[in-house]
Amino acid sequence: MQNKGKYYITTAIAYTSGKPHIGNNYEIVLADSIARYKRKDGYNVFFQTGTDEHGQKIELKAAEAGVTPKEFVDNVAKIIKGLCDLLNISYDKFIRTTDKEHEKQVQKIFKRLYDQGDIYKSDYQGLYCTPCESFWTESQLKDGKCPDCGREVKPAKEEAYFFKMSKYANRLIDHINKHPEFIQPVSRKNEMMNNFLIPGLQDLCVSRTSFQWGIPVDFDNRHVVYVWLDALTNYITGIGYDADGNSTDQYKALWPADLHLIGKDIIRFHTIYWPIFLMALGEELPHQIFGHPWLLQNNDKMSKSKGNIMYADDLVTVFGVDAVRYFVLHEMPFENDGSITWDLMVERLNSDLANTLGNLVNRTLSMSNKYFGGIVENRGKVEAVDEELKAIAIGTYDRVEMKMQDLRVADALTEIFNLFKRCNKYIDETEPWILAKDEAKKDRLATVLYNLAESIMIGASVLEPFMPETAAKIAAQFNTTLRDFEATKVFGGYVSGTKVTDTPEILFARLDPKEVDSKVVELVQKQKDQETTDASTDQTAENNPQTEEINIEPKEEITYEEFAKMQFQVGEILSCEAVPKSKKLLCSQVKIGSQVKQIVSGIKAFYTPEEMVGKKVMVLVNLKPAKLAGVLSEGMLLCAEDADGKLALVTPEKPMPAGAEIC
RNA sequence: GGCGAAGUAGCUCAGUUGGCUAGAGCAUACGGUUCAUACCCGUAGUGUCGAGGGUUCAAAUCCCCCCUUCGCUACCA
Repeated sequence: MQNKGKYYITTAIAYTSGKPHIGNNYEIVLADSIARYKRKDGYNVFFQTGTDEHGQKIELKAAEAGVTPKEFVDNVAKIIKGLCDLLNISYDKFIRTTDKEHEKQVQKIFKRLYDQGDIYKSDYQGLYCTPCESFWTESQLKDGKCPDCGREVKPAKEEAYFFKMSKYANRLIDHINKHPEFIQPVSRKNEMMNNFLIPGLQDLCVSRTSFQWGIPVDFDNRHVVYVWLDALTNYITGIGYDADGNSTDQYKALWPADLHLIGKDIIRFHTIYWPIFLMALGEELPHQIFGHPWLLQNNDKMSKSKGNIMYADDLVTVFGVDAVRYFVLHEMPFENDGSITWDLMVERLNSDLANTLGNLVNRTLSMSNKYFGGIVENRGKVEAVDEELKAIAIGTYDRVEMKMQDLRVADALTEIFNLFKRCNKYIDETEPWILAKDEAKKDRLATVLYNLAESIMIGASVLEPFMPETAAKIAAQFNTTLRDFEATKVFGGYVSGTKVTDTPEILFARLDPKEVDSKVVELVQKQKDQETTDASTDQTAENNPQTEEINIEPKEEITYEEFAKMQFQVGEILSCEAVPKSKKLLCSQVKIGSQVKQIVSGIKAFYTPEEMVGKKVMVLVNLKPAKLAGVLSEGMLLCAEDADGKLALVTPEKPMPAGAEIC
């Protein structure tokens, strides 16, 4: 086989805060299919995946579980690796960010970037989301909560190191413009350019002092390296990068990566920060970053709180590994999110795997056994009808290759199944059971069955990267081996006279949706049981707001004069309506003494305009008017905010007239 | 609010530079067949191609405006 050169492919590394669900595992199945495909296509493939194991969230989870962070991540990493193996993932390297070599290199990289002036020390102020390890500005919050995970944020300020992003921005813009294939799909490229690069990049915070579970900055021990500089660099440290210039031969051979496969949620980090880190290190940029869509359940993101999580191991238990691989690959379009439910799986598997493929293999084998004692022989009795089948068979690889060049894996699978469908049609056209009744047509019958066996083996050989186990099973039943891609472009590779198995195995049994449903009920129950045991340690703070205290960051002390500048009065809401074209704003007419002020507030999520009317509320009256969403606001309604970002208006404890001063 | 994408058969979507009766898969109905996992093959559909204008001999396809949904982003006193 011709060697087409190296191909270095990576997935994002999985965060070890808990067991990943099928939506997370999707990516690695996709990557595995591409890796296996390229390998089979003659590339020298290196496929790296792994786990991202640092951060405050893990530190907290470990503390809750009463174990050390290392013990905690060891456990989760083992689960994740186990799922990879279960899904038949052919990774060449499974990197962990707690690997000594990785940690050492991250420290060196940090030091080097600091020494060359790309990293500098400053202060970080903002609202911090612990689980996401992200600072947010007030304006980035959604309903007062973390825009990523929807959980509470806390004010925080810390000394931190920053990376000078702006220094490299123009080079990156230039690179992106010159390499249209760099960010895929292209719609993502526009988002990055329009929202970040063109308006101007902000410097990125690259260290933390608020927790210890991270790689220490070796020249400033209070700091640990923040997630992105730690996690992203796995792509180079995993193959032997050395910041002092002593990188391994493997690194020199593999870098730059050919494909970083990631979820669409982390495109920004991979297409902006990561390339800039690499520029700063003087390394080449990866060829391509593909931000794949998500696999959703009923168009809903999977999450524990929604109770709709589907785990890969449960799916494999019910359907088998290749069925799961087939489903996630097939159901995931290129650009839009895919959808998975138990019912959809049953439908897809019955139709494509059991009916089209499994049944095809089964009927072909059983006819060979019935009519020729299992011997498949090409007796050369060709008819015109054979030509179309042959043309489709030997053209399958080329069509698949065209799709794979654009990473359209779902479409590639469809091409392969078109061949299997054509085989079924061919059986109908040639009617072997009728040929069998006429002794004079035995040679034709043998040829028909040979053509089928050959076409199936071509299909199975192209299918191998996507469904390795199934392809191998088919080959075994036809008593042959899978062939390389080049050999699928010629019709006739199957050795004439081969004896196929006389005990055909059902490749995919048809599934009864009802039986699957009852299995699912069992699995969900098991999940729930597990969660209740987890929950005893896990959910103390989040679920008991009434007993919770809230501490906010103390503000600077002010003088009485400063306080006295603020004018608070009781206001009565005369009328209230939603601000058109805004998601969160209500516009109220507020009576304060004899005047009426218009005040806009971000409380639509908690109050309807109707229930606002008539309320007596606390108003900051002398705030400089401002326009919100194009509507003038002449003050501020005061609210209390709980840890979840829920708001409650502050009202006088006894009846008070509109305009009464609050002092 | 800014930028972008999308609204086509019950569902998921194709429809290249405007051109013949608008397509595929799944689901549905009917017919055929029996080698096979009640499977496979064939046939049939239904669609004001989001609404309304315009350009053209001709528009799902180009232009204008509007509505809806989604993504990123900003604002949310």
